Amino acid sequence: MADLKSLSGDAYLALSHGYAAATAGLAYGAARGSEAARGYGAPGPGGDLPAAPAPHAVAVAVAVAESSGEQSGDEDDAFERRRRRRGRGRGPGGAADARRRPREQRSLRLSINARERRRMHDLNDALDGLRAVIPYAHSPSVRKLSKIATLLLAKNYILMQAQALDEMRRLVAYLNQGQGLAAPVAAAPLAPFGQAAVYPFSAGAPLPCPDKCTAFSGTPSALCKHCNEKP
DNA sequence: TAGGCCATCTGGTCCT
DNA sequence: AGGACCAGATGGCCTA
Repeated sequence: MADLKSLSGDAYLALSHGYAAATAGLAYGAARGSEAARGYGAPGPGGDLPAAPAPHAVAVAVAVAESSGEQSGDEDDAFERRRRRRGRGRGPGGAADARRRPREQRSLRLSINARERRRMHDLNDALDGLRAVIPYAHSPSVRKLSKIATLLLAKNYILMQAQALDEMRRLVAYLNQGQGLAAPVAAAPLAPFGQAAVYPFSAGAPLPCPDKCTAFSGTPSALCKHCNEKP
């Protein structure tokens, strides 16, 4: 996890241009090592939602179904037996202490537990919703994004979108400015897109795409497909 | 087998 | 008082 934490800051910011690469397991996978092979990345945006939950998810769903709701009376004991058999969630105090508690307190504890379970399920549902809208491989053969990976990828995606939007705004402003210089008279026809005299993408000697984009915005353009082409 | 990820329980704190 | 939120602890499942 330490490697992940080390990635969670500026390093992820630096990947904003390479979001597609991150989703393809290049950026993220490179830092995570074997995690890439486990399906945190892979084929790019698009694809389908997982058709079936992972086996682990099924097991968990069963466990949840067994333990959901508030138990009382004999159900409490059955619940405790199941819980001990699964060996899950014996925090400080543990089941032994719980058994010594008055029945009333135990009932209260169980209802608090159920509420906490519901809360965590809601949180997981929200995370599933987030996974559904961030572009990464959604297929049964690809393992679901972990919680931390989902959050980091979503953050990265937002940053990339914000950058693209900003770049688009600057492009529009630039085009408007160029139009004003080239056609001060209202009757003057608009120059065809990309042919304005001051438009760097076509003006003067042909520059290689990354250079043109860099001249315009300071960085290679995330909107320009040529900038994202592999050499 | 170790490490990563996860669900659950639990007690504490804060808010309404 | 009751609910929401949080963090620590625990143990199961899975993969390399």
